[in-house]
Amino acid sequence: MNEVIAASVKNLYGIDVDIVLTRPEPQFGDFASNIALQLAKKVGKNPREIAQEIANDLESNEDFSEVTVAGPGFINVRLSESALLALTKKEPLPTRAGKTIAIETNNPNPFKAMHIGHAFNAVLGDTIANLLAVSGAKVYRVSYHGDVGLHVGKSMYSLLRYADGDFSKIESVPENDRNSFMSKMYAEGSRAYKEDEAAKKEINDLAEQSFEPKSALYIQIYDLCKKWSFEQIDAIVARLGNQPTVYRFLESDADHYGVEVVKRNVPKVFQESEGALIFKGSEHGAFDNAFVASNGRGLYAARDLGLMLLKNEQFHPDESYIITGEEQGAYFKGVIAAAGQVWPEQKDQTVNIPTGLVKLTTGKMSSRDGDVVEISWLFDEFKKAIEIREGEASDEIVAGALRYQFLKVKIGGDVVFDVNEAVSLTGNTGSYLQYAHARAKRILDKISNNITMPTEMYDEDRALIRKLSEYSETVENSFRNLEPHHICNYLFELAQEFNRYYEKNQVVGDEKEAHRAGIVVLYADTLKAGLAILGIHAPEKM
RNA sequence: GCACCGGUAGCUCAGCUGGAUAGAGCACUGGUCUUCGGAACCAGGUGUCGCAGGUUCGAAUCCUGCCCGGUGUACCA
Repeated sequence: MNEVIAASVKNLYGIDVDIVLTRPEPQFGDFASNIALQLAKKVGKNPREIAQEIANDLESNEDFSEVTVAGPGFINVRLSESALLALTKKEPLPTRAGKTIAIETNNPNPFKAMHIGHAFNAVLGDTIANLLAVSGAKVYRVSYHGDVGLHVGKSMYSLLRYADGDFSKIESVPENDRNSFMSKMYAEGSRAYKEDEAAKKEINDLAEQSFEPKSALYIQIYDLCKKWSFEQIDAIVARLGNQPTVYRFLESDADHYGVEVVKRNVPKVFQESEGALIFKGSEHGAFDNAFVASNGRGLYAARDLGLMLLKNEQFHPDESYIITGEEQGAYFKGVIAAAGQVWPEQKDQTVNIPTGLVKLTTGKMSSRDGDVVEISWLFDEFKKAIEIREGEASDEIVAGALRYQFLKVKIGGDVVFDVNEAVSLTGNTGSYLQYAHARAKRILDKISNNITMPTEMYDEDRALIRKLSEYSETVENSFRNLEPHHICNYLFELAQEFNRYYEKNQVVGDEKEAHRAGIVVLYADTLKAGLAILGIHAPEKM
């Protein structure tokens, strides 16, 4: 359609233009263009006059049932029935076809509890991976975990004290308590590090041992707790509705590759400063950062370089995405700039997507003090709310509500998480959409085979059909900038539109039953497809 | 100090590749319905779009300055 209008402009005025169409209020039409307003100066005519000339030229096109000029010079186009119906079946254009992309869809550290912030990150990562896949890319979901360093030292400090030389004390922690147990161990170690000089010294040594353990007991506890952590992480991430990852990267593996890369690029990229090897990020819009410590130990930044190397060996991606909290934004800017210097041929291959924070309306969240909102608690809250309504609170339903809450705000912004609101199940929530889908399916259950997919439409169908026709462009818009929230907004509007339709137009038993059932099928399929991109299950009943 | 992100209705947020009276949800008030599943639908808004300039036929949207909040600012991750 854009081309049709562009051709018309070319034909009338001999000017090449890019036509951007907008969706006006339904009263004006299905699409609108302001091209006449933009051309007014160039052509030297009144914009309304130009609009009228273009409108006259477009009138003959059979895809348009009506072309009008309104306001200061908008061209409003109403589509013909067949053109509008055709749009409802249009697939999004796969703009990333042929690309290979690696993306981290979760990266909680072992030895710490997984909390709501990790869930947020994992859900965003998984959904962005979905968007990338829908846009045609070959997507590899990976995870990356910090299994070495200071936080390990802090946990090991408390764990070794808890064990008191007896490994079986650790081993006997019941499965259900492990997440909070680890959380507590970390918090205790963290507090000791802050308050007690002797403990601090010991923790530094224990952190060092995460690279090279000195005792058999250390290895036993470290290995077991790491294993527990990954079991927990995998279980929770699956429960959240994430698709499984294909590879787990570890900092302990990335470390020596990274250190090697850094050392090899001194002094070209990295410089020695006070014994450490640093990258002058300040010359690249970031900050100067140490990659290798003065004791020769690799730091987080070196490991991220090593990770890039490992990802390349493993997947040869054209692009590589890392989703993190915004507090790491400047840090990644530096690492990515350094990588661009080290591997100029892969410059800008890695992209960091910074997210906001999850804030709770009630109480604070701090992983340092062990005062965290654990994900299982959140699941329980949702479960209770659903059961009050006598609904079946399966993990899929709960995860749907939770994911939607995270995804409906624009990425990068903070999510203010009001448990009561999230759990309310009314209004713009995942539950509303899931319920809307279940309702539609129940209508179809009552109709045996009397369904014809719509080839025509009546006045009462138009609003819903028009909304359905916006699906494809909404998805394209969403994956262009990797912003899932557009799909949330759209699906909510779609479901509202359907609920209105449903209130006014009886399907089962009506003389238009077959036709209307076809529209219900179209709607249910669209809703399901949109929810699938968000990683939300569309239930048959609930 | 410098850098990045944010400031839109009582609350939580869309809208920001400039366009037609600035939109949703929540909350609040009233209504619909002998439920194709009421987790529904309908009606009800006097908003300094943080402030001040600028660009433009036109600015919530672009530019500049300022104010407020958050985050970051090398040997933690």
